[in-house]
Amino acid sequence: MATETRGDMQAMPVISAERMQGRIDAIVEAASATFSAKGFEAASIAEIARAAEVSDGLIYRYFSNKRDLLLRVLQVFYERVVADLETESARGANFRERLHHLIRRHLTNFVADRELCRLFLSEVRVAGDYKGSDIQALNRRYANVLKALIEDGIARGEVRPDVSPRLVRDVIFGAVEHISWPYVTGDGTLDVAATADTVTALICGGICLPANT
Amino acid sequence: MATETRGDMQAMPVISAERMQGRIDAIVEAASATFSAKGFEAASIAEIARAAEVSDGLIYRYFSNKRDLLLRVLQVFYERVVADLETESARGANFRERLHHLIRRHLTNFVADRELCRLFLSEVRVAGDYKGSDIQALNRRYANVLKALIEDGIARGEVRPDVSPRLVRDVIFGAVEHISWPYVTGDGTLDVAATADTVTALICGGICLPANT
Amino acid sequence: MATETRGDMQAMPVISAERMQGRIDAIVEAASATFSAKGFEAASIAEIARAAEVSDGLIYRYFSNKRDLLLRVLQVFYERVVADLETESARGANFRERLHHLIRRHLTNFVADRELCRLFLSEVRVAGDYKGSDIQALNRRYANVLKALIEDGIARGEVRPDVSPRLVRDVIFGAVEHISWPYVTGDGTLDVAATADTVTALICGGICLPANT
Amino acid sequence: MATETRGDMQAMPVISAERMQGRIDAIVEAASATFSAKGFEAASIAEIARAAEVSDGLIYRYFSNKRDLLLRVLQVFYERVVADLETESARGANFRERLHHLIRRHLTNFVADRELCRLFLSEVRVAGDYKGSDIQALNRRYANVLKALIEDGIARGEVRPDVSPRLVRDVIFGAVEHISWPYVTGDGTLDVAATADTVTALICGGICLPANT
DNA sequence: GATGAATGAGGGTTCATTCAT
DNA sequence: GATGAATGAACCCTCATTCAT
Repeated sequence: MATETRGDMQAMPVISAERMQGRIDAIVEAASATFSAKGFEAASIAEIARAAEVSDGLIYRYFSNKRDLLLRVLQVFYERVVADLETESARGANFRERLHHLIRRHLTNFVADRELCRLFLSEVRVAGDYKGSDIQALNRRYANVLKALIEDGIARGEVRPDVSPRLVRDVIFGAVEHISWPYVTGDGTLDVAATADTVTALICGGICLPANT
Repeated sequence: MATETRGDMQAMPVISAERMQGRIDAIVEAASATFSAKGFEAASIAEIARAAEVSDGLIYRYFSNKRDLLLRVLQVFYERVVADLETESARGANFRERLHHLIRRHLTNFVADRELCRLFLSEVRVAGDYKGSDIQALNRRYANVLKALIEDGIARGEVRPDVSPRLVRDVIFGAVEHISWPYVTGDGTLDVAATADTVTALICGGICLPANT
Repeated sequence: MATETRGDMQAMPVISAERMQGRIDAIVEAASATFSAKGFEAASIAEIARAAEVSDGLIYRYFSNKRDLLLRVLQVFYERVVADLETESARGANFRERLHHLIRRHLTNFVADRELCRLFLSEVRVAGDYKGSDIQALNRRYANVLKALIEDGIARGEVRPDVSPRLVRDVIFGAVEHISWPYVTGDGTLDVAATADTVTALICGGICLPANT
Repeated sequence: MATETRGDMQAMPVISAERMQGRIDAIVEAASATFSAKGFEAASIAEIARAAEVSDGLIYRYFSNKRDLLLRVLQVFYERVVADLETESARGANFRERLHHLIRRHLTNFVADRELCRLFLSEVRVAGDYKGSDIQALNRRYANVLKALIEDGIARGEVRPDVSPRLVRDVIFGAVEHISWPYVTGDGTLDVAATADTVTALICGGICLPANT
């Protein structure tokens, strides 16, 4: 609407490239907000288009269908989160510290983007088209950071050699999701620090007293 | 409009209670099968009515809407499963055995009714109307069995007194769900015995070698 | 709209059967008029529903889709026309009279239902779903009346034994369609009697003078 | 909006006439192929533009709309065919030979360009915008070749003076179309020589044995 | 002259729910 | 009590056409 002419910059032949990206971003952002607020089914393309100040049809130039738009929204989110985790994963003096750091980071993601997390958990991971999707690939990359950490812990002699990294990964992610779910859903709060501490402790040391191990 | 009184109005035996219950059961069963097979959205009332050999309209005499029908389907399922768990929970000589037994039982439920589990996880627990529903109450009862077990473990001196029963509950349920999800979704198999063993071991003893605990 | 209660008749269990047929007829009639007036593409289901004083959705209870509705409109028409032709085909003292009668009848159909004829010629026979349709079967039955007439003419020694009935059938129907098309399209008039005479004469005697045959 | 005058405006060689014609030809050719392959509705401007290696917008510089493009495609085709027929029409020693030649030629056109013939018969001649179009004028020219032949036959005393050239024209074209339609639609084959023989014989001599003429 | 991004109207179809019979 | 015919709102997606660049 506001037809503001950019007078700066040399006249690149691709003025539209920026504009185009701007449109795409606007659509993704609008979709992100709308899907988050109303869920996938309840959100309409028309609504998203209006929010992005774009025509309905334009959405279909950049996204092949409504579902694809949802997936792309989450892909953008997931890419950011995965990159973060992969960068940060090596921090900590020993296994336990690194594990603690990773769990904390994971919890932080839930707090920072709870709407998108809910969207992912309730509309995508649960759906039939998740298997084989790009999102699943990202999810696997995300999970592999933890798996690698555990393997490294085993190699360093800090983790029992008989534990299955895959199992531990499932336990941790499952646990964190379960713990965070009420918060993600809009109920209560999530104490990241305390949760990270207790989960780390449980994973590392178990719950039984020595005699019962 | 036609204010003609039908003379053929017999004493109205009013359908027998059993027959009525039979209809309800048939509807719930048909809905269970249809929702399981096609998911909530894709299943239509007409389809369920046909499967139950009942008219579309009759469903609305017993269930207030399609969503309510789904909830009731899962309620019936959950009631059975909760009763089982509550009955079985006390078995085992000590905490660890009882925990193992409970985890195993939990996993068995996923294997025995994976379609209904998927339905619950992907269509109900994730939805907005879950909070405050009867299903959630059942879920809580189910979860409390585990919480009680842990509290008992603490009381008996088998479990560290500082662990949060709520946390452990979340970790275990989250873990089992995460581990079972691929199977529930139709991929691969689930080795109940082995999974119960490893999860129990992890929860009880943690993953770190003594020096790193 | 007018909720008129039929007080007459014994309370048949199927009062709705008439009503239902009435609805179907109304839809077919409305569709017939709308398709004729605007063509298949340009006619909308909403428009037809309005004309039939019926909801959009009801059309889909009786017809599986818009195309099916068009086909059924023409089927009803064609069934009537075929029945007529089959009944009437035997009239006439000899082959030539019978042929003349049939051609005349055929032309009469174009005059009596030119809108439906145009619909058939321009929207159905020309389309990809015509082959193998019920309409095509009716068309064949219609055409076979003529073919049978010619075969009979051959058997009676009135028609040259070497002519292909199929060819003659194509020539006659093709000719009549071509001749009638401008009229069907809304241009000019069609002199049934004169056309029947000249076409019959041409088919029977050819156009060349004896020396050039 | 940006009222900045571009200084790089060279003398504008204005695209050369040949290049322009090349573009037009490419578009017509691409449209011809696409319309033939998928029909008018199913073919999209974008698709045609891609096939012609031209932008969508450019098509609208040379053709006022999609329909116009279709008409021009068929016009190009028809012009070629008409020219052929007009050139060839005089061949043959007598009326019958010339008629035979013309019918054969007409049939040959169906065989040589059946896709375009189908396009013409199913998408153009049948449509509302046919009347008064350039295509119709070409069609008339095409038809007049036959009409003229018949008039000449009458003048030479080879054709009965009482036959209507217009009628004969309709009969022949209608017949050939009807006979060719299955082939044009993709079913079966068309034996040009045999068909030309039998149609010519029928038109010249009729089908009845002498006594019944 | 050429591009292709942007528009936006348009319509077939589904299906939960109701209510006259 | 039971039926199932009827409703009608709601929405994704396509694509001819335009016009700023």
